[in-house]
Amino acid sequence: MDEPKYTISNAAKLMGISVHTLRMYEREGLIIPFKKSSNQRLYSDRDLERVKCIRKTINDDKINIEGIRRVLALIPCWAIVKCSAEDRSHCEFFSGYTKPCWMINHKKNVCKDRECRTCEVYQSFGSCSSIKDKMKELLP
Amino acid sequence: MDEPKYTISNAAKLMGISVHTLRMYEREGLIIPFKKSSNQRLYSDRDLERVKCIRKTINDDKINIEGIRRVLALIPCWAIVKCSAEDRSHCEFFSGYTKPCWMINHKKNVCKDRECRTCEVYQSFGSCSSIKDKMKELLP
DNA sequence: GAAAGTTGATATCATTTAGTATCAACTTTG
DNA sequence: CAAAGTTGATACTAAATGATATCAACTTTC
Repeated sequence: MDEPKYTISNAAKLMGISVHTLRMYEREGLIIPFKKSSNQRLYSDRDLERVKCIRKTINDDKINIEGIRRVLALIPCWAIVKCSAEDRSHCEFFSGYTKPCWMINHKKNVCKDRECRTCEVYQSFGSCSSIKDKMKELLP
Repeated sequence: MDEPKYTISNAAKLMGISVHTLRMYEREGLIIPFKKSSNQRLYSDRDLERVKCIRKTINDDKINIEGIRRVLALIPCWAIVKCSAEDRSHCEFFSGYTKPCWMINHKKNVCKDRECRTCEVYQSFGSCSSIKDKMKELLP
């Protein structure tokens, strides 16, 4: 499931989209593929699941990319990774609301040792209702 | 601030937009103006503040209307109005994720006596970072 | 009671946006 | 080492989206 096994052209073929589209989703911060040391992208089955979710949100639900990014920026990562008050006060994400946390430089907090690609926060958007489900889980 | 005092044409003039645009925002579920018994709309200063926020989100942040609605659908109303497990299990909003709670029929729960227009949930979107601020308030 | 304004609807328009095609330089693969 | 594939960039296109204009029926206002 998490094994990075598809090259970008294979992934694109499997999803029925162009290679460029996959790179665009990445540039827009919607997906983080695995990268080999040579910078070549590789996609796992979970990645493809995520792409499917992105496509559904764009094509069926008619939400544009900026909109998706804004939704992702609402994921309460601070409550998920349980970062300290100290961390929060230095975190650009905690105060901002336009970009998801993984698009932001976070070297000096609890996230510095985490890989965003495998982080629970990033993966909250694996399937399409999952962000709200995550919130239900976190809130009383 | 909350007094409904502007007719739709006055409100439109104050915001520099057309009357139709205000009605569109309403149809799309982004705003709930006061309505006289004759069905005529009236806008308060707080309403205009909200319209300003909507316009900024559409024109500057480039998020489309569906996107805004999806963001609004993430407001964790259940934690704000503290509705019961019973209420939640019957609430179409609690399980859905495409429409804000005030676009949904809620006659048989704690919201039946509330007016959405003045509800804290609806007003979480008064200014533009306020939804995330609300979440910080609710989460540990 | 007449003029001005409002409502909801439809048709239309200008702009934006997601996505494709094409390109040269670089990397992988067999 | 040569063919196939990848990377990042730019130019372009078809479709969708926010917004305006126009309409007849109805209300408000003076």
